[in-house]
Amino acid sequence: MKEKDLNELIEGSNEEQIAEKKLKILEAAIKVFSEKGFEGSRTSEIAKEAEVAEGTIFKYFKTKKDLLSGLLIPLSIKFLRPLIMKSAEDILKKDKENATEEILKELFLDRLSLIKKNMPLIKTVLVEAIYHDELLEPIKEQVVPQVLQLLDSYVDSHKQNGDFNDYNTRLISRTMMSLLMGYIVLSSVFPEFFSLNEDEKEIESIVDIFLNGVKNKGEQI
Amino acid sequence: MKEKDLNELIEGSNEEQIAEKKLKILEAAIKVFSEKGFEGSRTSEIAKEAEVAEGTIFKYFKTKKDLLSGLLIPLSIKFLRPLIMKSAEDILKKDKENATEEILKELFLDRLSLIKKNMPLIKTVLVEAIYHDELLEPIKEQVVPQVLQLLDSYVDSHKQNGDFNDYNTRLISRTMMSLLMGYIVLSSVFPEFFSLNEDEKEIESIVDIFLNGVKNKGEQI
Amino acid sequence: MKEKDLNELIEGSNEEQIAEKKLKILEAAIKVFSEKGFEGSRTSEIAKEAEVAEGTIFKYFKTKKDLLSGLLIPLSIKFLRPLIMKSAEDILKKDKENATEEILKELFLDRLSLIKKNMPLIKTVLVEAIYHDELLEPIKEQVVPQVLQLLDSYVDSHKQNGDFNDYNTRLISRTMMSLLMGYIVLSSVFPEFFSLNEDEKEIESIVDIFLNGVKNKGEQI
Amino acid sequence: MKEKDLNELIEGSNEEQIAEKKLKILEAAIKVFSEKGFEGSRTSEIAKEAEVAEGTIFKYFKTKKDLLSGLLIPLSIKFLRPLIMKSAEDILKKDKENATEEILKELFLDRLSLIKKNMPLIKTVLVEAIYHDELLEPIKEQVVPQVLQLLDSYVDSHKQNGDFNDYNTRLISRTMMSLLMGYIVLSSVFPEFFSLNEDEKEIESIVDIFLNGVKNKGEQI
DNA sequence: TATGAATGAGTCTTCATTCAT
DNA sequence: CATGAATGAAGACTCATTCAT
Repeated sequence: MKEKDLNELIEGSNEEQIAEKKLKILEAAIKVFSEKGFEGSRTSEIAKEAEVAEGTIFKYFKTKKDLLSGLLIPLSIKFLRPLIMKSAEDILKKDKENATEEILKELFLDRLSLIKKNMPLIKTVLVEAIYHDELLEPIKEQVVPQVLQLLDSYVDSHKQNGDFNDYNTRLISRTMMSLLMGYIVLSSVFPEFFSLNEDEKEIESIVDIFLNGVKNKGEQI
Repeated sequence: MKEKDLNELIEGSNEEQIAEKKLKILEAAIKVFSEKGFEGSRTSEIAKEAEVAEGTIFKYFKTKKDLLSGLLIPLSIKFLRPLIMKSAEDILKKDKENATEEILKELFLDRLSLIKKNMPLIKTVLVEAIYHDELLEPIKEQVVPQVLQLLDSYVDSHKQNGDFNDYNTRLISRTMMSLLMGYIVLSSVFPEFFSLNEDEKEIESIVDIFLNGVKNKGEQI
Repeated sequence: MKEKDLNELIEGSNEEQIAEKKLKILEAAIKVFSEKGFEGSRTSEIAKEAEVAEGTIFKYFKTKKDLLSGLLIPLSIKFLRPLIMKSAEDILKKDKENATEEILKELFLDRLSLIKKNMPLIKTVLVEAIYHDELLEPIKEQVVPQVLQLLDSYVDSHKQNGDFNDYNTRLISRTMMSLLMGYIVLSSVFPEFFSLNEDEKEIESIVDIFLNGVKNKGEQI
Repeated sequence: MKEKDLNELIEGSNEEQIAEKKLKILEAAIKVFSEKGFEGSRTSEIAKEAEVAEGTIFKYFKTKKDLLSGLLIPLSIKFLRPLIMKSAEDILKKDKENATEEILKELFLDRLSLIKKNMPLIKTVLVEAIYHDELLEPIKEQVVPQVLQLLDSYVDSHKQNGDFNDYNTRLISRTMMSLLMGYIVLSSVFPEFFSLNEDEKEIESIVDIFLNGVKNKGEQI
């Protein structure tokens, strides 16, 4: 019941609504794929995880491969949509009132929690995209442009009002992505080496370096 | 013969010496694993690539999984060793003579070419480490510490001579790694979005931002 | 309604009455079985062909196998009954009035059209009888005796009035069956080799050879 | 050893030689297919029958379907080749010395024993050809023309020397095939109805009717 | 030592059959 | 009665691994 309502709420229409069981199977697939990889996963395990019979999977997805491609839909629903909808407004609005540091920190923290919340899904799709070109295409056509549109426009507006130096816009956007991705990957894969503080402090430091660099300017006076 | 001698030379000891055929198999494994992933690879294909019979693989490696673990040895030979040997001296030596920008650019470019040259190996080991904890361990014990020792000492010396601000050393090292990794990953996976210039110029920009940040200080007025 | 009445009329009793839907399913089964063979047929396809839900099939037939056995009933209704009813009287009646050639031609043509009209049903039952003994039994008990009774009695009467040589009756009946079956099978499976003329002319030739043989008696001189 | 020699003998060359194990699998397939039909057969059963592992089947035949197509080769080797080689000479040679009755009887008996010896193979290929067009094609292109060439030429020569009436050659050939096929099918499927005598006597009767017809001519005098 | 034919456990996938609605 | 979603047993096929040569 609750699940259904939630689903409708997110979707806003019955058209796109995904059958309850189909959703359960996809969620199980995300879990298992993210733990074992696509080729290392067994449809039998996905079925058990989804609490359906193995045959049921193939009622909804013609092949195991289709299960993987099917993850692209939840990816855009669960990750991409909130990414765009919330940010477009929020960031630009607050932008004028607060200091750049604050805005960036909030932006990074927000993205961080969004990514962490959808980690298994994102991880699976990205890793498998390495080996399955069909997955990479939609990412190139949907995900990356969406993210870049957001970042680029943010960067551009700051270049225009003189906050940012006149670097290539895309270079700045890429730097932001690198810093966030790098932090996430390194601190989660090698926490003993790279998890220095709680997320908030870390993000603050990252933003600081991003804005001011590591070079000591003070002594030049 | 020649191969063997070379091998011995590199190794410096007979103990670690890898049989000619074993090496060929490992190289084939790197190629195939990097293209299809570990689970997606077939020992038959590796055998064909290595120009040996399928059975021969199992003379050198008890199981397919052992092939993967076996990659850790070439990883340290082909990637790690040059990483340390060359850099430790060179960089620190030149450090005093040249400007920080130059040194960093050279360091980044050097690492970049080293990584690119060993991409299939690195890619395979890192991706598979996600799913096979046995792989992650040696990386945590060998690779990361080696890399960090190099970076940290570099960063520390610059903090001491006042070139770098007083950020946490590891934070700076992580930032360097993030920027380089981010560049490599993004520009190779999504070249149409992130390959802005040839490597040298890109690295220059990255170093510039790393040192000075993107914020316009107004001091230029 | 109309269908039901007709059905009752044909059957002459309620006992044997076949439900409308059951009939539709059986007809669909005949079609699909005759195209793909029993094992090669899918209950899902039969259901679609019969325009019922897949589950409905199993309301009328406990198993798929029962569907095949169920075909024996239409076989006797659609093929056997007309075979006997019409022929028994007609042929023997006309027998005295017309030349043997004419009678045989008519008989063969009649059987030919009856077989052709029920080809899918006959083909299915006969082919599957090869692999399912349960099907062969009713054929041995019902179909063959019926056909033989008709043929044998025809042959016997001709032997008695001196038209036919004194071959074993069953041998003559078998020859008639062989000639008709052979023509049907060969000309339908390999039309490019064996379809020489329209059916009527073919049957005429067959009857001619059946009666006179291929040997040149020299009497024509 | 013996098997191998025999094989070589039959083939006459190493080129066409079929691997011992491949032959064993094909023979098992013939047996199982002829008992259960193609779709009703299990590769596991064929493997057990052939005394090989299930996987071995797929080393020699990519798919189960290929096993069926593979039967066409033994068909031509075991059935077709002897059919042609022996007959072409033998029959035409003896033809001049003996009475037509004798020749035909011998021919029919010879074909009969050849067919009976290869019954499972012939049965399988013919029955499955109904549902698999790929099988029918080679039969139309190889088998039927070969058989017809033999029969037609026999018939033609008898028409020319005045032994046979001037029926269409193909009609006579078809009649011969119908009579033989009809006898084989009817007497083996329904022996209780159609197995009147031992084969030799049966064939004699069939030849007699084929040549002279069933009509009583004597009384016309 | 190296081979590659053979193995058979394990996989994805199908499909007859069931059963809650 | 009729439905069709769900089931899960069973099938074709794959592939790491073995072993006689």
